[in-house]
Amino acid sequence: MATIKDVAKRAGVSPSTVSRALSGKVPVDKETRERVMEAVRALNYKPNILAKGLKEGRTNTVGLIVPNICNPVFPAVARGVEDVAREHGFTVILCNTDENIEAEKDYVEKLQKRWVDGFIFATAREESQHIFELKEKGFPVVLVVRHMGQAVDAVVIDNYKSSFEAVKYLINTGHRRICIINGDTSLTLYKERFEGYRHALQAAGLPVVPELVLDVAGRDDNGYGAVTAMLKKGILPDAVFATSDPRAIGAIRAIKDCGLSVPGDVSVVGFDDLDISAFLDPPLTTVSQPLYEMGARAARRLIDMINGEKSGQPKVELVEANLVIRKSVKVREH
Amino acid sequence: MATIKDVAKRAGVSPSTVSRALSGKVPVDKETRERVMEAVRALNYKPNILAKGLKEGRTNTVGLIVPNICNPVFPAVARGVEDVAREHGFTVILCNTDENIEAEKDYVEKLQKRWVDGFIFATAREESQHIFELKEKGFPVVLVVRHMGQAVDAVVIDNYKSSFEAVKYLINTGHRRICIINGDTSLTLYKERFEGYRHALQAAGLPVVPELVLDVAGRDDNGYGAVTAMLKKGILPDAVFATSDPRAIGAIRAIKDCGLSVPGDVSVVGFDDLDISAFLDPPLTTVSQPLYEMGARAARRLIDMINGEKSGQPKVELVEANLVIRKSVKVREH
DNA sequence: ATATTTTATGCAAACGATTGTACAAACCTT
DNA sequence: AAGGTTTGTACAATCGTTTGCATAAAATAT
Repeated sequence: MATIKDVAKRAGVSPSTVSRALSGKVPVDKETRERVMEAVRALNYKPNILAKGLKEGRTNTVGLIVPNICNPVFPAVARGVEDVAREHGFTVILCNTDENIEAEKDYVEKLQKRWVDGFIFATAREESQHIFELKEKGFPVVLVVRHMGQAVDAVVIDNYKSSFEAVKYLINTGHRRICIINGDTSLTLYKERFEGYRHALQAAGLPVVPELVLDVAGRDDNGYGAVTAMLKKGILPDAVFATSDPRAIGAIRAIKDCGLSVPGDVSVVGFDDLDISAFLDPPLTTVSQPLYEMGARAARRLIDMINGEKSGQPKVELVEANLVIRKSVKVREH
Repeated sequence: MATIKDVAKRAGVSPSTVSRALSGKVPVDKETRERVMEAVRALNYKPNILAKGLKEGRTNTVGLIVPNICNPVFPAVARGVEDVAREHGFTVILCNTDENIEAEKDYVEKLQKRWVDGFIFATAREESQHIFELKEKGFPVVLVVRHMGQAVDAVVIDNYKSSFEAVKYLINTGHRRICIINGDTSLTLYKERFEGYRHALQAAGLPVVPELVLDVAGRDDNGYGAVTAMLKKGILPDAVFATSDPRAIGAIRAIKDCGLSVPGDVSVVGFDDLDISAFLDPPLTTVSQPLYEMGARAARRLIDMINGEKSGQPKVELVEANLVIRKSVKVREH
């Protein structure tokens, strides 16, 4: 691999001249510059980013930490992050923690010192102390999808409101026994979605029935088992509000396997609007999160921070989520 | 951020002693080592990987290049790569090209010089000249999922055979008019899957009917449009062999939207076995690729190469894929 | 023509680690 | 007790860049 010295020798100048000719920050004689460029081409020279980063204290690289790469939500966000980063000349390192906080700390530690200029976390939890510390240390950090209070910059949807609207829609279409399949309640996001559910019921004068509240914790558990168990016990909801599309898929499968129809016997509403959700049977009515857009915004925020934009107060940015109505909900008369 | 000098000062030794105490390759007085460790802890010292890489000419980082992060095949592979890499102390940088060869070259260029110690490509095409050049240059390179001839190491399934078996299964279950939804035929993988289809038909004395051969090229096109168009023209197959699960999902939706049933009127076989495929309606009969395993193997191969294992001839490794039979195929009598 | 400013370039130090060489102190040997 | 080992440490060079400072050459001003 050619180094700056090789280029210098070939062009008959010093390394510093080559450096300046390439950076363009300092005037260099036109003819000299051409000789340098010619040598660069001839030797296929590529500046060593390591050395450059070492000197400049900056690598134009950001880390994106996701909890589960196999959940399509995160690839969609990642695409948004990547596109914006590329536009600004940044490279993104995608790290998958599999919800394992130790793995996460490990990644952060590795990437921390000079490797990356900032982080985007899609893994935040209330107790993510290390993220908080990173921020305290002055490291640019932005959260996406999941957030932690108001202390750290974030780009998220209004989970409470979206959930409230979705359940309200079920109520307005005549549903009375609405089951919720909730995710890991130690995540703010699921707490909020549950609150939305609870308040929507409450606002309609409907009770929260414990046997219709299903908690699904495991990383790749889509709730198929929980719904099946409920149905086998003879507990029959008229609708299921799934707090993610994979869980909606699990629920639909479970309902059908019990010989019931969707939405004939039980309506289902999901949350995410994955690429495939429109192609399910029935096409899924679901809360659409603008995942790409969220990733893109998070990236823009992070890059601004890295470029030293005076951030002032951290700000959690709410983006709009909409209920997209397809065919998994049936209007019921009473 | 604390540097090795700060640690040295605090421990009252020289930087070199700190380095040696940490690496453990050279004996250091026990008491000195303890003082060093104590200082390391106190200052929360983390060696600067940039500087280390600069010196050692190695970063313990590998690049994983995927064509479309939103296709669940690649996250599954990525997980395998990541787990093995972590085990060996490597970090993986995941880059998504969105099938854009320019973006890919860009990534490679950026990561090339000293950034990464090797590459895993899931993007290979016959004409991927840059991958070939990288290999020629002595850069460790392994391909996965997609390969290019015998010239570069790869971990793939036997696409021809798997496809042949899947179509043979359809024939054995009484299907005669088998439609294929094929992917981008400039990819070896899809050429092979098509050949498997063709030969299976041929072996059974069945003709290849052009109107039953659907090509779907676009990145996020799941074939819904193509199948709908075919059906609307009154062309009715008794089975669809989709060369990927997303395409199977598109096909099922299209068939149902035309008022037909799966598998009642038309059977469907997919290819991939994604996490959700078992939960579709009907649960999808599909060729199961051991994606995680493929990623893991590719990573192991790459790391061996990086560690200077004499590789000799490049080897393309075939892993087993099996048809998993669920409920999207109906046995037909004639 | 000489003095002054401008422009272009080279030299050398720095970034933060690793490592070969050298040397001092402590231990053995006889 | 003197010579030979062993052991532990420090010094300095090195990796490939960038950049402040110095300087030579060219351009401008007087």
